Amino acid sequence: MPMLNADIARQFELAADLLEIKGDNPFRIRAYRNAARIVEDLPHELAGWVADEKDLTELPGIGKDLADKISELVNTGTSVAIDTLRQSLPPHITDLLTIPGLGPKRVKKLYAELKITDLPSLKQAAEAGQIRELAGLGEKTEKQILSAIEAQTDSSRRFLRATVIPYADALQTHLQACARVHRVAIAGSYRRGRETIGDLDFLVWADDAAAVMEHFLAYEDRQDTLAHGDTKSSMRLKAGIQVDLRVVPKESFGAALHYFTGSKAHNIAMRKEAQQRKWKLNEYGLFDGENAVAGETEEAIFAALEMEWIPPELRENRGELAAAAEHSLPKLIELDDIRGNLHAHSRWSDGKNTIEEMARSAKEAGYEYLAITDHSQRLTVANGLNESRLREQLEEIDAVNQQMKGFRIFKGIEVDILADGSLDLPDSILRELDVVIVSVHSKFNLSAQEQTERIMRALDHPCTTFLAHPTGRLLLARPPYPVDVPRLIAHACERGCFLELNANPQRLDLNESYCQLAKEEGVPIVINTDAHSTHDAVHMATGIAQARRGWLTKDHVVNTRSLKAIQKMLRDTRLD
DNA sequence: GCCGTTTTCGGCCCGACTGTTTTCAGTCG
Repeated sequence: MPMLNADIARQFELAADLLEIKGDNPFRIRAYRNAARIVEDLPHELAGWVADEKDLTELPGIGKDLADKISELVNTGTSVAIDTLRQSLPPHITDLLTIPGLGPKRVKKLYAELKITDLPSLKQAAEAGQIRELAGLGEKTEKQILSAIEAQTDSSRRFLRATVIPYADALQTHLQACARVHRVAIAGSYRRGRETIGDLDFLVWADDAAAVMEHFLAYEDRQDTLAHGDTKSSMRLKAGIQVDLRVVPKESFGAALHYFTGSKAHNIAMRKEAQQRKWKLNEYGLFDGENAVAGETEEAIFAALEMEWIPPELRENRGELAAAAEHSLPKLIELDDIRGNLHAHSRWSDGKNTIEEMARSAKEAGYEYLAITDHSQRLTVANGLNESRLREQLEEIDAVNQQMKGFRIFKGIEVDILADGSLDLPDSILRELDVVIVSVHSKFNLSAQEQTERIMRALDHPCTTFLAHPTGRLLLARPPYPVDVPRLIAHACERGCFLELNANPQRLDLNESYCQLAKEEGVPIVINTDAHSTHDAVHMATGIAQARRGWLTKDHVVNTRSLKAIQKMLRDTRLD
């Protein structure tokens, strides 16, 4: 099993946790955590870089030491230094850090004084009332630890962005109903458009913070209160989602919005920018000594630092500060740029609506075209189409097209890629279609090389238009199958076909790093809902958020084109 | 452990809340 970036990142996180418990230099610990994040985000596998003897220290945050550790991990599967560190402490001690309220100092104390080495021994000690006896800890902390252990699966939970949206909307309405509230914003990873959300961060501009807190905590869907201070409160909703609220005065609203939108890495980089000017940036504003330079709006803060306003989706410290300083940020794609959808299902396979219903719904949404792309015969569980049923379907599409003015239904198929990379329908019928989507729905357990070559063969088929959901992942449920996506991107570029960004909230496949790589390599992306009913049209917004995080502009996205332009693009993907 | 228009040393983001130790450390974001 090769060492993946995710494995390297996990090793660095582990090293950081262990060093923290040992009380090591906090900046050294931060360097490990920073490196873990950098490595995790890379679109290229570092194992390949090591094999090619590329200079790893060119990566930001990776110096000689960490570069050597990466090479060692890739070449030997292990790092002597990290292993030594691991052996100096009990094997499961870092599990204790997952308990809210337990940080490195307390874990160290629990281990030193009570020989607590893992979650079971922590639970035992808490139940025996031993923890309250320690200096600096008390009865309340002990109870908090016990309830956290019991709720552990819940507290570490993340939610799909799409799952959280209705809860966020409802709570926003609740806050706006408070007479003391002047303005409400949702910040955090939600505003950055991340695919999953850990908690919701609400920000309110109001003069009477206490009244707003009271109103906030009186919310009917509140399960329990986690914190309640002068300007900050925190609760858990019955749905399990944690919500934090911060109340700030008008003059700090922009600074607070920026601060609580994050990400952490972006904030640190921004504060450094401020520091270089001998200024200070915090959630109250941008300050020159005692004097506020900016704070009421985000725009003013960026402007004071001689930067363009950075869209929240880009705030991950992946080059956006430099681009903003050069005024070269991309003009990110917007939902209104989308003019059609090239991946949708009907009742002919596993969809819920007829072709006409799907088409009328798309037209009402302002689209100019829709591709009906039902499953192919191999996918029997989805009632996949064989050649003769597909021919019948094409007649129905012709009929509906004749009735609909100013709208075009494209004839398509989502054809299964078979084990050997060939397609699940004969060429004779594929040649009659406008859109041929190739998809993996089986054989997820091939090696990365086998899977990659299988898919590349499917891309080589002369009728292929694009590859759907390229990695097959289901967020929070199923990891991607092993596949070399950069190689697929390079191959799609050579072949002249597209890759899909599947907008289904559980897929969002391609991820943002691969979107960015596809953009750099010049491979067009098509953002599709993969709708199985008319209700799924809303998913386009989730896909757009992901595309924006991948730095995509209107030009990189196929289905921002007019009907006429896209017809040419579809023809150009054909090799026959 | 990283980094450099303060460049090979000496910095490294900053503030709120909680519980408990009555003046603050630890945790969190």
